[in-house]
Amino acid sequence: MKPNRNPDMLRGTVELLILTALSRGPRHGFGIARWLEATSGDELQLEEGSLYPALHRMERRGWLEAEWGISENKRQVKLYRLTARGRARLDSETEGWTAFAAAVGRVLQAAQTA
Amino acid sequence: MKPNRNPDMLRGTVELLILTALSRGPRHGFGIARWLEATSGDELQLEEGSLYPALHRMERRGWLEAEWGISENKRQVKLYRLTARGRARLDSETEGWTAFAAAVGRVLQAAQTA
DNA sequence: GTCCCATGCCTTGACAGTCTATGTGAACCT
DNA sequence: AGGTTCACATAGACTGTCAAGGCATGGGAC
Repeated sequence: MKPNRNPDMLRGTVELLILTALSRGPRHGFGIARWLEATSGDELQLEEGSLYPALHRMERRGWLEAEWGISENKRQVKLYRLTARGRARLDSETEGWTAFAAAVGRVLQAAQTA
Repeated sequence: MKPNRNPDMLRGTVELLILTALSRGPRHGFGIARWLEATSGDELQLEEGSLYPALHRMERRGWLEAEWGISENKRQVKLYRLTARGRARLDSETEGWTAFAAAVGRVLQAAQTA
């Protein structure tokens, strides 16, 4: 498991990533982390000390709802699902990220050509 | 001046942005901020309370060198220039950003198609 | 049967960096 | 003379990441 190159970059993206992970159906905390690692090619690593607090505050804000269940491994898991507000938030966060990434791209580009 | 949509996203990118701003020659603090706003289309806003501490720690780390001078407006300015280590750091930060942005892109993409 | 590991949840304390707000001073315009 | 912009700087509040630890259970090795 390669460590995050720049931990600070996650700051500001964690919630977008979690919302995205839940956009296709409920998952539990560990599952979210696993899925992110897998689909990002081990580039994005969500530590538990960031993951669980994030899930809790997102639930507090009404973006997520939680419910206890049983996993395929017969273990107790807390399943999170997006609320309507969470889905709206996902949209705006996605847009925010896109704009931000584009802006950084413009800056990098400008320095090369100018 | 539109405010930053997500201040936390800057975290982890500030140093890359500053290094980039200096890659084509020396600039002073205010000039860096202005240039970033301009080339990003007002998307990236570096507050002074973030800018100056960042410049100082980057100087401490040997990425930048500073020197007092006079601006076109005849005002005292502190001109920053990249050191060799700073230029190397710019390369690795650029690569780090590219990898990170690509990873986030993969995650967003995966959620849409899957 | 017992040991260990992977799964799965959670919390704590240290730490770092951004923001808002405030302060200073000089040049320029009216 | 007074206000505005440029330009540097710092302090305190706040927030969120990380490393490290704790707890519990299921399954496989032996």
